[in-house]
Amino acid sequence: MYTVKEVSKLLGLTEHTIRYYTDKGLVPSVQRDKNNNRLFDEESLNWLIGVKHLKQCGMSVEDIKSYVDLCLEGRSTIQERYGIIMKQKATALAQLEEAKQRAKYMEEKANHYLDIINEVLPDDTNPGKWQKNMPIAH
Amino acid sequence: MYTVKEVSKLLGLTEHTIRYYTDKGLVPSVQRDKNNNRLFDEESLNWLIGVKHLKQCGMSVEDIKSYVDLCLEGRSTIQERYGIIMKQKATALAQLEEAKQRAKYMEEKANHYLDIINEVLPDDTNPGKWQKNMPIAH
DNA sequence: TATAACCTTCGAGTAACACGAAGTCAAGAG
DNA sequence: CTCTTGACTTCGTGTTACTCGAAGGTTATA
Repeated sequence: MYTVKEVSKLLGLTEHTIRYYTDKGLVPSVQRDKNNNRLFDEESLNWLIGVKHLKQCGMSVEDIKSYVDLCLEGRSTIQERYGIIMKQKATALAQLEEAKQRAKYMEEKANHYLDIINEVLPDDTNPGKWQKNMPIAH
Repeated sequence: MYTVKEVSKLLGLTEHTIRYYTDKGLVPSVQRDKNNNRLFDEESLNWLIGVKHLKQCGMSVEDIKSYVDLCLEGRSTIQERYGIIMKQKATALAQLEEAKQRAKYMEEKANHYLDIINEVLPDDTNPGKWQKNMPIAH
């Protein structure tokens, strides 16, 4: 059983965010101890991991709540839930492509700065100084 | 030269966001036509692409503004700018790893749903029905 | 017994848009 | 020549998802 603080360290979410999610009903299986403190078992932890992934896919808290409610309704909602997951899976794959591009861009940018620092190129990263026929640095 | 609408389509940002960024000074090279409409040339477009990437790395609008101001100051700030870019590059690489994990998770989740729909497994994605000794589905 | 180290709820504040109203301007239709 | 369409403008409010801090309860250690 994990406290909010422990879950925070395990998942890399702030304690505030974890309380916010549980209060919104995104982790229906979370329990309380005799002092009213939130207690997460393995199941709650796994649910929260799922919530975290769905959130990072771009789903709103409200939409995740709807999904969780569908889960609580049982088998009859499986097709609908599958549709939601398929959509978020597509989003995740698109995000992966974007992340690759972003990493590549930042790497090139860093190398470009190195070139400037080594005086191989003039400082054309300054937008105010850019002139026609100069290579574009951004 | 591109209008706000064209830039919106090119970069996948909303027109609102583009105006917001230019108003905040994140694209210093953007011009206006005789009717006061924002006009983007190649340079402005490239700057906005850079801003978009920095934003997606998790930088705040305020911090990006500081970075842009450093750029406008010229060569003397190169080392500082290089430091910022190196940090964001590290972030981008970490994000790439997370995106991979997320895509993998969503793929497994989708396959799991397929198994349930094909009645290979019971519906143990329902947190309210989870029991000890049952396999964890999330 | 007090001091710290946890946890709680609650309410206000913030970042980054998102949206809509109200107005300007240029081009094409009748 | 007026009218409508459509894209742009500014400005001000609304929304989401936190984020922070205050005020207070409980338990372990000194």
